[in-house]
Amino acid sequence: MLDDATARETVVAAADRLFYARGVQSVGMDAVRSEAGVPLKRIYALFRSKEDLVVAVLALRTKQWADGVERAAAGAGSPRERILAVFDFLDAWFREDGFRGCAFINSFGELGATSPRIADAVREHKESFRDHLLALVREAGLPDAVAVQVVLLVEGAQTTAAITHDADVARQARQAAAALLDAA
Amino acid sequence: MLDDATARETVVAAADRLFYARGVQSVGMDAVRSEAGVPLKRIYALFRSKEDLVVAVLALRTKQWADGVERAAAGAGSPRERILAVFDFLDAWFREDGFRGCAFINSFGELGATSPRIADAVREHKESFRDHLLALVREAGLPDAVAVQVVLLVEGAQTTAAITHDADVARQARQAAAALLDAA
DNA sequence: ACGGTGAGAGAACGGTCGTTCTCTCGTGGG
DNA sequence: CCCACGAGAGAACGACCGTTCTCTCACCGT
Repeated sequence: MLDDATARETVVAAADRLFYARGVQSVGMDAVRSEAGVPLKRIYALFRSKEDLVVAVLALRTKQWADGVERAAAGAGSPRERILAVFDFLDAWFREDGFRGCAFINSFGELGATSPRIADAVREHKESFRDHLLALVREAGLPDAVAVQVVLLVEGAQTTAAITHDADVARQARQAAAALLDAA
Repeated sequence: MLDDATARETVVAAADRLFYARGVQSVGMDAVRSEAGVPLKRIYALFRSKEDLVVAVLALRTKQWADGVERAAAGAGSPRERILAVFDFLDAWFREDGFRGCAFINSFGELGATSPRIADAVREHKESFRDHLLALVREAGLPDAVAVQVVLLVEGAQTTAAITHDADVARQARQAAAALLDAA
């Protein structure tokens, strides 16, 4: 038998794939079971409910997002370049097969009204990203307001790319962000 | 008995309220029936399926969005002011009770992967708004690229306002848009 | 070698969904 | 006055959901 930690990871990764591709409510727990290859009994020993599993999936996505943003920023020198590197990260992501927008925005739209725990998880994720950007903006010696402006471009790029299937919006968002940084 | 046209309007308006507040899949057809006060049999005579009803709801929202944008622009003089008026429209909307983000983005995240018709309706709505903005941008004598930049701010403002419950992002998005118009 | 522990597979359960059907009853024409 | 029509209310239906339970069997210490 797999130990609890790796079983958890397997289930969360499988659920993430399915939830992201089809939406949460369109995926039954039987499908998660099949995708993960972990018995339903075990899944319910690891997660009290489907809602718990969704929260765990969002926690995974939060870590992946933070890692991706950090890795993209690694090659950049100035704070300004580290801010703009976020859009290079988006660019690569938008081009991935099966890109379907921001999992947090999608989950919020689907379940935010009925599940406070999921709504909170989404809010915390977005707040932590805004805080990260705020730190970079301050490092760059720019006014705080710029951070929110960049956040708006990042969010807008994600939803627009998802709906239009046009990965080029990442480049356009980057140019807009650069213009806003220059203007500030 | 209500004639077909008004019965249709009643059902679509009721479904819109419920779907927007709770998400589509969280609302059963019985709830639509209660909210509208129209018998289930009648609803299924007017709409072939729940999916048809969702498409009709999105069509209503498309018209309301176009009307709202046009009304906000009515008081503005220059093309530039008509572009920025979109954000005043957003500001008022974000402050409404029960604001829960863009119904199109929410529906797309929830059902876009499983219902091509809904995905198409969302895409068409977003494209028509981008085209509208593109026309204004050209009237203002600005490069086409600015239209997409403004679209990104509009989309970003909607999702961010929904998640953070902070209506002030409309003002911040307006300032960012003004800066981008100036820079172009 | 063997009995017990616990894991896996999937059936079962109660509930809800979208959709259709049945039954009742008010109404309008002859 | 009566009958046929159609509309309304809600039961019924089959499918599927999240969650739990049952049964089987492989594996372990002694």
